Amino acid sequence: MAGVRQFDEDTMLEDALALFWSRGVAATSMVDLANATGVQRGSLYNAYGDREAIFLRAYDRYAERFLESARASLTGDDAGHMLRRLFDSVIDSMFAGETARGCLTTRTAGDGSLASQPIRERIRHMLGDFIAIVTEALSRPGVPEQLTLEPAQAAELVVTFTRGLAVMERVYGDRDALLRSAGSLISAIAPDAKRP
Amino acid sequence: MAGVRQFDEDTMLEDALALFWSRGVAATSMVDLANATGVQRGSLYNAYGDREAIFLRAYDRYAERFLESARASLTGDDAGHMLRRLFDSVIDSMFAGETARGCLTTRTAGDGSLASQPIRERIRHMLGDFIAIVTEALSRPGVPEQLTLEPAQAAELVVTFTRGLAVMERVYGDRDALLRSAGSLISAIAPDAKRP
DNA sequence: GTCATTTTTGACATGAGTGTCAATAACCAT
DNA sequence: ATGGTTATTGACACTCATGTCAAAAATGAC
Repeated sequence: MAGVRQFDEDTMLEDALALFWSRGVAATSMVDLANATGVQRGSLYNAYGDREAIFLRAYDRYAERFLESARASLTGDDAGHMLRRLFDSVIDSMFAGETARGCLTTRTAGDGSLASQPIRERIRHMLGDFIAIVTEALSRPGVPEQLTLEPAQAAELVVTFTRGLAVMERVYGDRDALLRSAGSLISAIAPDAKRP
Repeated sequence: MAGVRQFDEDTMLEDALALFWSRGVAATSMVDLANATGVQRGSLYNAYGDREAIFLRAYDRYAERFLESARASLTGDDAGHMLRRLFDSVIDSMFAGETARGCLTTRTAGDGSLASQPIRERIRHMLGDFIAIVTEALSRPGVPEQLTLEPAQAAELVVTFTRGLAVMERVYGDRDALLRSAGSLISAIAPDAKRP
């Protein structure tokens, strides 16, 4: 095994993720990636084949963190608290970067990138996991009684709604408005939740 | 006024709208537009200046129809019926074409096209109108009592949720799933609505 | 130390899209 | 019908991005 990779794959993927996230997949070229990561275009082609392969690896990191942070916010057995923490975390993630970056999943879905089967698969997989995580949390003993919907339906509603929030973030970029909307949804599905 | 336009602006914009809607703005080039409309590229540049100008005109038609159809579905004073008809109409619109085209507003928002100020303006305007229309309907005498939220909050929730549905359409293309999700939202905000 | 292997690098060929322009054609008003 | 105005058309120049390749450089294995 000679001729060793000169760049650190980890930092390169981290830079790539940051770029994809802030610019959108479709608008990010190999030249952009080369500039942002400091790795030559040719090296990227040699190592990964094409842009999509790089994106998929970057997206895997994104999805893993996103889901992990969702899981982390869904502790306990108080529906209102769980949902509030979940939405806070999702909305925080949209505004975390230097420039508001929104939700990478939603951006990619609206991007035209779904034309690629592998990308579509990843996104479906990630959303499926997301729904499963929320469903599990809302199914815990004592929680369904706090809800106006069955846990599975509520979870699908919540996840679909987060997609809507992501779109609204793109259009208005107004964090407080998103928090208010999320609050409305929480009141509607967990009516006894204490207001924040 | 001599040298008269050889193409019919109305049919040309109609064709352009169909193309933008089915392919997405960002993925539609002037060459595509020329092919789809039968109008030469040069003529389009001469008549409109650039692609964005054509899009804005096509989008105006789209928005007008979308809002008109929303208005039409929000008659009466039964919250459940109104919302069900509204969501049916929104979802129908996504699946109306030969190929499912989703929601042009949401696609454009996820497209990178928001970088253009005029496009962003139009989309904000259209969503603002949409929220206003729903708010008016939910504020009619007798309706607020049927809701678990204030009319304005419910309207914002509904509109944000339609954006989420549009994203889910892109990802899964499953019409029935969208209808089910919409049903869940309706039960959560208008609990006494009869099930369909 | 030499070899074999792999990466790096810069260059090249290609294709797609944009925007402009001059020449040509069409047409209305007078 | 003639002139002035506007639209059409095809060509051109330019930019940007992709993907490939051969030469050069680097390094672990022997």
